[in-house]
Amino acid sequence: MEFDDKVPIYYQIEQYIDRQIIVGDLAPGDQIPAVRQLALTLTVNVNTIQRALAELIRQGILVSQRGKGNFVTTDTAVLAAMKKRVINAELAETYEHLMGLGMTPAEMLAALEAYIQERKDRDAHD
Amino acid sequence: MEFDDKVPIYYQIEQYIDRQIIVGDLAPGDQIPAVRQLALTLTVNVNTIQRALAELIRQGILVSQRGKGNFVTTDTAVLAAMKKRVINAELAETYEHLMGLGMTPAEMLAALEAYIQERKDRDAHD
DNA sequence: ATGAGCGTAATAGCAAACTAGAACACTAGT
DNA sequence: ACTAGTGTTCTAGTTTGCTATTACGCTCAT
Repeated sequence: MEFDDKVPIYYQIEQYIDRQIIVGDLAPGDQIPAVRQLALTLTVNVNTIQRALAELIRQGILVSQRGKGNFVTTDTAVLAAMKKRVINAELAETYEHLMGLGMTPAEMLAALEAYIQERKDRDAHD
Repeated sequence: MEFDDKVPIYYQIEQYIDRQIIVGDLAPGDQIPAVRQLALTLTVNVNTIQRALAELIRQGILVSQRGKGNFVTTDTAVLAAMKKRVINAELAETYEHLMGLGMTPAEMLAALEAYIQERKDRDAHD
């Protein structure tokens, strides 16, 4: 996996797992890969994996069972709240940033629409 | 200034100055505050300021004149390119993240619109 | 009971980001 | 000349993130 070296790897792994749950690659109750396997897959140290998981466990998103594995919680309320939080944080960050660039909300929508269109064009003739 | 401790301060300062230029708080040719003054204002060490400025100077966005000060370049082409780059990076990041959350472009626009509306409501009854 | 597979913890070492503080170099006004 | 205000550089030390390595604890199938 490619990491942004401007932000801690353990934090990016947290987000990576959050996303896998949101998208449905990991369902409630699913066992996630073993820490040593994750370390191999993501090419980072076990300690770094552990640090990321510790935070997800603290949040109740994952449940750890010593000797068995780590599992996605079956508490769908927790998962729904997480999803909402993640999406909202993303939109809030974009909003704040673009506002800091002097854009009005209408301009933000227009800019995003233009970006999507431009991207569609680019992807088309590739 | 409040910094996000997940990303290097020097990098956030770079973005901060980029934005001041984009918004117009700093115009082409303007002298920016002295490094020691910036250090006080942003409650950060002079070396950290220097590190941020070094990158902006390298990019040609700022011009340094020893003994006199640091100035915003008068090369408007450089500034225009910077503005475009910053805005595009912001939109690209949002797009990638939301795509990673399984959203389609149409859903992204809808989500942003909903967020803006929600935010308008919230700000209204505050 | 033994072993394979899992989570957990602890140590030691390295590099990056940041801080504090001092010193140096140039410019311009007096 | 001197001084105040600027940028520039360097050294030393702290903290944080990450790595490598080892060891320990629990579970389950055999």
